[in-house]
Formats: sequence, structure tokens, C-alpha cells
Amino acid sequence: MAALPSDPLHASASACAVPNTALPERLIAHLDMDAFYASVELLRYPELKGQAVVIGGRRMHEPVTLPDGTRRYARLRDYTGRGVITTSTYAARDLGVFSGMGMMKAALRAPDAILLPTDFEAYRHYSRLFKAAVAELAPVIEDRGIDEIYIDLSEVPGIREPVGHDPLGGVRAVAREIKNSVWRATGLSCSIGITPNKLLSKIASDLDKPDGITVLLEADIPSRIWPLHVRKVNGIGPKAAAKLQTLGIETVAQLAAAEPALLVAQFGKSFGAWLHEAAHGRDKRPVVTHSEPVSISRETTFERDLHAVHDRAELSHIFTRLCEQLASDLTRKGYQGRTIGLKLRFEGFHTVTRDLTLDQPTQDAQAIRRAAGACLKRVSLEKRIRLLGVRVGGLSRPGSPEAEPKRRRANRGDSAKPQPSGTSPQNLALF
DNA sequence: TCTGGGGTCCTAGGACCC
DNA sequence: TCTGGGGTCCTAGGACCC
Repeated sequence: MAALPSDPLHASASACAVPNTALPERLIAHLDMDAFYASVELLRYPELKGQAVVIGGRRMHEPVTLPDGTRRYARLRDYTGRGVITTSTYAARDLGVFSGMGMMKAALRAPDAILLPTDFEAYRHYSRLFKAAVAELAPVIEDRGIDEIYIDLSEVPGIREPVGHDPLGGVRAVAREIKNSVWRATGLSCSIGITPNKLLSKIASDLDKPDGITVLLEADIPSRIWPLHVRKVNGIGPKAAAKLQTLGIETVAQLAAAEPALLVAQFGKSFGAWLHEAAHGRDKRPVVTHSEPVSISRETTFERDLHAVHDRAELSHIFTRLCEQLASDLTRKGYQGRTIGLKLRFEGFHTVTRDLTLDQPTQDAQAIRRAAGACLKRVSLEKRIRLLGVRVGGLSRPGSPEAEPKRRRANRGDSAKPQPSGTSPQNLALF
């Protein structure tokens, strides 16, 4: 059915005959699983329900089942290393322990919290289950990672039907149906925001967490969105928020009231204009149901910082293994790539990247290793290394037109950037 | 107690081509 | 010999997200 114009003069007159005139053209949902990794673990270990549980760590923190059937769990205080928390239960959050926090720091705040290793295999399984359950009710889904999706509900049957005097009754009914379906498929709860666009829905799904439903229309923006801190807007990160604060802007309302010219002057034409639009809740982005990867990568942070000379053998071994894992990822997923990238993070967290575009795409571990090795020669290696990563971009599928060899550019490889003097001979001997 | 691993997108300068 | 503009590719870094 065609969307009717939202003409206020005719809205009330047609309300009885055509129930949907009060609703916007688009109804977009954002569905966010509640404390996803932790909740999946609670399905396995139900006796932990209500406790402070943190997901991080490695295999070694796997619970041990004793002969009498009871389980012994690792505690946060047992952890040593450089890992961060990926998820924590709401009880753990009450103790001040959040995702992204270093586990050693978290252990100071909540030493008795239970520590479980991450099990991506299991999370991917439940991810597929909940997405499939939603797809049966509403097939227009955009994947936003393992635990969240956008859903275009605009054409879902019944969504525009009022219930009693509630014009949003149909919207809420569909939201409840989706939540029930996810629950039946997984035993897990989620939170849903439904609004006219992705930007607002992302904010809305967070307003009543966990296990909530939040429906917002344009008229609700001043009362529900404007009081929030600018960090609640997806796309405003720590840097932008800090800069906004220096301008006296902390809430979305203050951002909405700011002169667009000021924002453009401070943040550039594109981002400045976007900030203004976002603060007014405007977002035309469609729900994208299919996308191709741009790059595939593997990286690892060492347990201790490694030195290019002293730890050469170990670095070389890790480097090769990363390339092999990456090649295997590419093969399994059916991609090859022309641009090979190297990433190094040094002690002090300074990060450097180098890349090299080949004449033809590859998915071969040795070719990747060679190209990444050439990149390595362009980096000064005086400081100890914390992280090593390898990336393949410029992806294509073997046999496709974009996969044709290109010989357009002279290979400027090593001459592109002269390396700091004194490091070159050293690098040649390394890795 | 320093900050994982997997990504995307944007900016900006220089090369290169027309 | 000097000037110049547009378009695309390559590279490096950074912000941001899950």
C-alpha cells in the first residue's frame, strides 16, 4: 500500500478509515541483545544468575566441574594479563565493572566477580538463532554485528493498526512479538527501540534496558532525546564529545541549539553538518540488507612487549602464524585481496600502519607474509612491540572482474618513504 | 591497573593521467 | 618554461563502533 502524505488537515478526518496516517513513512527498529555474551554464558551456568560475572580471559579460566557435580569458577582476582572485559552482567556493572575496561583494573573494583573465558563459537550460534527468529517476522534486517540488528518494520502486516485508542498499538504488538520470538528461539532477552530512523532507534533501544521496548516519534525528540548526553548519539565518540564540551555543549539539546556554522567551523563541513542533523533526530540512511567486507585482518597483543632483536624468533613465528590464519580466513570466506597491510603497536600504545598494493590479488599465506615483510622494512623498530597485525584489503572474489591483475602503477614500494637511518640493516635481519 | 580484536569510514597529500 | 584543473589510485593516520 502506498504511504499517505502526513497532512495534518486530513489526518484526523481519515483516522477511522485509514489507521496509519498518524505514523511516519518509515518505522525502523533497533534490536540489541541484553548483555549478550554474559547472558549466553548464564544459559550454560544458570546457577550464576544474579551474580557479578565478567566475560574476558582465556581457556585457562574455564570453570572446572568437581566430582560432586559442583563447579569451581575463576575469579577476577585470579587474572593476570592485558585483556579487557568484553561483557559484564548487570550485577557486575553495579560494581563499576564495564566492557572495555582492563581486567586488572576491574579486578581491583570487583575481585570476587566470576570470570569466564570468551566463547565466540557459542555467541555466533546464538546470534544466528536470534537473527533467524526475527527474520521470520520481519525479513528486512541489517546486521550490525554479533548482538544487534536494525529491522525495517515499515511494511510489516498489522504494524499500523491502532489498538483501542493507541495509534502505536500495532507497533508495540509487533515489538512484543519479535521479543517473544527471540526468547523462544534462544532463551535470551533483548531491548528494542522503534522510531522513524536508525539514529533514533539506536538511542531508543538503550533507554529501557534490559528487556525493554521504546517507541518514539518525531514529536518525542525534545522530551526524550534532547536531555541525553551527546555521547548517546552513535557516531559521537570520546574525542568529539570532549571537543564539544570545550564549546559548552554536553546535551543533545545544546547541540541542537548550536549554530550550524559554528559546528562546521569546528568539525569540518561533513561532520559538522552531520552533528546538526543528528541532534535534530534526522537520518535518511536505509536499512542495508547486504554488504561485502572491505578488509579482513588478524592481530594479536603479546603478553609482554617484545623486542625486534631480542625476541626475533618469537616475533617471526607469530608473524608467520598471523599470515597463515589470515590466508585461511580468506580462503574459507572466498576472498582474495590486493592490498596487504601491517600494523604495529609499540610500548606506550603508539600505533603505526604500512601497506602495499600488489599487482594481483592473493589469498596465499606466503605471498601475504612477503608483502607484509616488505612493509615491515619501512618501520623503525627501536621500541618494544606490543601488538602485531596483518590485514588484507582491496578484496575480490577469485575469478571476478575486479580480480584482474593491474599493472597501472610503478612499484614505488620501498622508495616511497625512506626509513629512519640506522634501522634498515637491523630490520632486514629481523622477523 | 594502562587500554582486545575485528571491523568501517573519513581525511589528506602525492603520484599519475588526461 | 610555466601554469592549471579534474579524477583516481595509493598510502598513513585517526575516530568510531561492536
